Amino acid sequence: MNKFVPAGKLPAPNPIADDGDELHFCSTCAFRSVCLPAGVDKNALHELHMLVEHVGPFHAGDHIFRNGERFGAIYAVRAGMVKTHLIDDAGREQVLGFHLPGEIVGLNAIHPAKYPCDAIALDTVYVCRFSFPALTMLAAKMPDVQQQLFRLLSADIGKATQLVGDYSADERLAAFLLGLAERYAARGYSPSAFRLSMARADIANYLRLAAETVSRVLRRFQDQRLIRVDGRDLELLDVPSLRRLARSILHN
Amino acid sequence: MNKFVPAGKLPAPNPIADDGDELHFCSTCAFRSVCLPAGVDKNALHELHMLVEHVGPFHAGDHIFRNGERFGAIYAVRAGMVKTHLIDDAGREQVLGFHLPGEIVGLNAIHPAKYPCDAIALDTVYVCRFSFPALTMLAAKMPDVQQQLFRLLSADIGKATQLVGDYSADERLAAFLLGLAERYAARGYSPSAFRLSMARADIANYLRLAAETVSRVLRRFQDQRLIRVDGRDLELLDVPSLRRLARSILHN
DNA sequence: GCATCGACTTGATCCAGATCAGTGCGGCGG
DNA sequence: CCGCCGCACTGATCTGGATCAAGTCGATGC
Repeated sequence: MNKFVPAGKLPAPNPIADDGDELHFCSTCAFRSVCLPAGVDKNALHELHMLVEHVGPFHAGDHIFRNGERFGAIYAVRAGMVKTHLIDDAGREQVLGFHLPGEIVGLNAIHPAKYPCDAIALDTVYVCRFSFPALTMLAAKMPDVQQQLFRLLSADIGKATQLVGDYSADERLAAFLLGLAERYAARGYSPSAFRLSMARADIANYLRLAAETVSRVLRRFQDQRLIRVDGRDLELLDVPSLRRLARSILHN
Repeated sequence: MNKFVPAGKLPAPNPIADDGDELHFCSTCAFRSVCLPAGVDKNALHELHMLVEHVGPFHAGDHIFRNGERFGAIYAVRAGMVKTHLIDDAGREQVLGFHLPGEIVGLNAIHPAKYPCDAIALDTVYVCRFSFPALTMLAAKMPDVQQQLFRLLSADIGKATQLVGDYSADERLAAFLLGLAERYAARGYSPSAFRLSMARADIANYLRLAAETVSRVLRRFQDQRLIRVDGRDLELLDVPSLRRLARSILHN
């Protein structure tokens, strides 16, 4: 079988958004809709840019923030993939999510006022740091920013709810792959071929399966011509069938 | 064994908060901290009261809102218990949560701009309806209101995350009971004896267990003198042991 | 009082996925 | 080039909780 080249290796969108031009900075970011549309108050936009702090690079295994640290800022991933997880007293890991470029990390820290999990780089990661006190002050002045924050928070509730049901391993994997595809698509990457930057064990943990089960199901999906896997590179071959499998999780 | 009387049947706090006196309206509500503290701008407080609409009574089985309806308001439970759930294409139910007096329902609807689930009264329910557009306008003027909304949203992310792990039936039940106890305590009810207004099947569904498993575990907990159950009335007898069981879910 | 019905309990069996036990393999240092 | 190490894969067995199948109990209506 000949090798295929996942989108990540193609001349895809620049992994680090261009921030030389302020008005186009982070064109794939979760805040783009409050920044980019014409008509946004230029002054306020300037203020949003002022409170952003670029941080990075982080390397695989580095912490962006740690469980228990005082909450002060939310982070937008600019490049790379971030995993959030927590370790319980017994030392067992619990993966909460994977965050792609343009997505926001740390929203679950507002209430407890400290980060309730660790955020860890899975590869080389750059982030934007938004001081939360500054952001709320801006939100009070800019209805669009406030609205966007409410939406982001609300969306995270929905996302956290997604995997709560008791679904089969097939349903979970299918939904996971389609979810990634959709999120890559939303950020301008190829939705049909991408790289799984995380280890099988992380996927398994996130989906509440054993790593062995993830291996077996991916293998079977490949045998059924639903996907092609080569190590951490993945290609979706039969999205309709996957969607049928994931229906009960995704559509609702 | 002699009968015990759960708190719900004692002369507990008035099930419907006194709203004759505007300044003490809903003393157990999630918004109390923005309403009651001295020093809050009286005018703004007045505005908050103006945008609240009291709705009810709903009776067991009534819908407060339905999956797919356009999002327009969030609801604070004033009395009774509300269940949120959704029904997938295959007709399978998925219980998302139970909401006690003082808690907020509907925050997960902001992002999709339509309610992503049904909210159903489990017994006689009264709610406060907060028009969300009005609330956001108020939030832009009142930092405390904005802050409280962010906190409520963030807290919901954390709550949704809680049961995501793969925990044993014992851990889940113990965490569920302690969680209820804590929430009742926070609202001024007895934390050690209360009524489970929902059916066993609802508890089971919420915890991703079979109803039979819930029955068996409750039975075993009773045999182990951790709790006492009599139909839907519940008494916690050995909180430390329950806490030990639930440790991996709750502490984190 | 009795029939009915829904919610709950209890016991017996089954199964999806966990766990255990290796094997394969690619990257890296020496 | 070889040996090591960590990740991924695969096969064999085990098990927690689901499912199936009866009851039991209590409320409601007639």
